[in-house]
Amino acid sequence: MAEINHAIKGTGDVLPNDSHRWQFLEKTMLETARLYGFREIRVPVFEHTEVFSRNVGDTTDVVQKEMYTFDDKGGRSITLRPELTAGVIRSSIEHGLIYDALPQKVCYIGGCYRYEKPQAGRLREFHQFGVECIGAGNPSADAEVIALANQVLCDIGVKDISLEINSIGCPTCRKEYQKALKEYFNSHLDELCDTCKDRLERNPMRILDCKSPVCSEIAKNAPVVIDYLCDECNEHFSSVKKHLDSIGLKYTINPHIVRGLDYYTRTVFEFVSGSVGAQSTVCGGGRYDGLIGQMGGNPTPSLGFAMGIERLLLLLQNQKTELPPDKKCDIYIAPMGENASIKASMICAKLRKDGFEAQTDICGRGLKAQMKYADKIGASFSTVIGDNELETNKSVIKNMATGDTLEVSFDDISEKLFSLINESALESLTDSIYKNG
RNA sequence: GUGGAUGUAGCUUAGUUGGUUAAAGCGCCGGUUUGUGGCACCGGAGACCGUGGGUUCAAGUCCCAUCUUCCACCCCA
Repeated sequence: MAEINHAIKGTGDVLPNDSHRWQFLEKTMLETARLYGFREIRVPVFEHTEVFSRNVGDTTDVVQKEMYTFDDKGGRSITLRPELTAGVIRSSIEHGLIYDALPQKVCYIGGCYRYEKPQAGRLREFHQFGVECIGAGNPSADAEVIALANQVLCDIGVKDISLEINSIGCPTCRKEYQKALKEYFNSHLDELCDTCKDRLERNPMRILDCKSPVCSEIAKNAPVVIDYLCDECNEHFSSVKKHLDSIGLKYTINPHIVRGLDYYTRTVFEFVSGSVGAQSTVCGGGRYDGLIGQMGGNPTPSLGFAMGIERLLLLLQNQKTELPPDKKCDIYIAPMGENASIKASMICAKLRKDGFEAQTDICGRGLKAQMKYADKIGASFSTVIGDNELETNKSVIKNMATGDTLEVSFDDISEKLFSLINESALESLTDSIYKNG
């Protein structure tokens, strides 16, 4: 396949037969978020590189190896957003949202870009839905955001996911903890795998979720963050749990959930599933009370989450969850001859104005071929226009599923089609009720 | 970045120890009285066999490189 006919590695197309699945997810996400008061924010796909690099810090691979960074024609260093939080916060500071009535509740859907090696549930261009709740430091905010994530996942039909939460404390208690953690792993240095020996300096908390059996055995007895929380953080965490309990949201405490970045504080959470291969996290979120101050805004407690749309679609597919089917063509109009074709265009125009999906021949095909086409596109109804119809101003509408026909005048075709569609919808509804008892 | 698997019409695949014009099913287009789709039958279009080298009289088939896709590791904001 020539390069020009091939999408870039790690990117994909959403084809016409699939786009309704995306639309269903997006619509559900935005509507559910709205129930909690979150309104959509749209921010650029690229930002000054510093928007991302300053927050991440340049210690990890992340900045050097995994960002799409380039110089634009004006010599500015530009980066395609690897996630949306940084851009949303930049925008919130720039436009003074953080100095307006708090909390500011915003949500977003958009493409993100990471230069990674693709595998199951991991692409170079992928899409995230997420929310940021800016200016709410109370534990009830944590519970509300987690509840929203849970409801979104339920509303789109995801099954068998579990919520895991943890608290990673504030910078002060985390310092104590990391010290204890390093000491512990240092005492087992010889037993650790090579990558974990590396991690000990760079990112000791990551040893906790190493997949090597030896390391995870050692990690079992490692010090736990929660034991090192200061009084305030401890209180915050128990209040979050209380709130979750009160709304009946089940969770498990997973002391191994960690975040690499310094601005994260207190609550972190993930929704995980076993149905997407090695990339089991379907939604990740947490509190980042340090971020806005770090970016130059007035320090403002905030939290949010993000979920990967491709990963969710993969999960739904693996779970064989049926999403609402795509809407089909309402009526196909098959003209025979030039005059009929003009009449068909006029009727289509009228029907479309009245809100119906109406299609007619634009390939100059014969009647038989047109009927086949109407069948292929799943048209609910069809009608033929020839010389007779032009003369009488009437035609026969055919129900493609049942074969039933009904003669209608072109003058009130919209009204007739409307009642025909409702009738057949009602029939299939009673059918399915009958079938399902 | 590391490792394993992979690549033949739009899709799913067949193709013998290297041997002539690379095959099938599905899909697509058309036809089987120019007034009716699904079924059946007939016909047609569509592949530089991922790409570039090499071995050979001869490569879809063997060798090397490279890329893609898939899966796992690293990483995961």
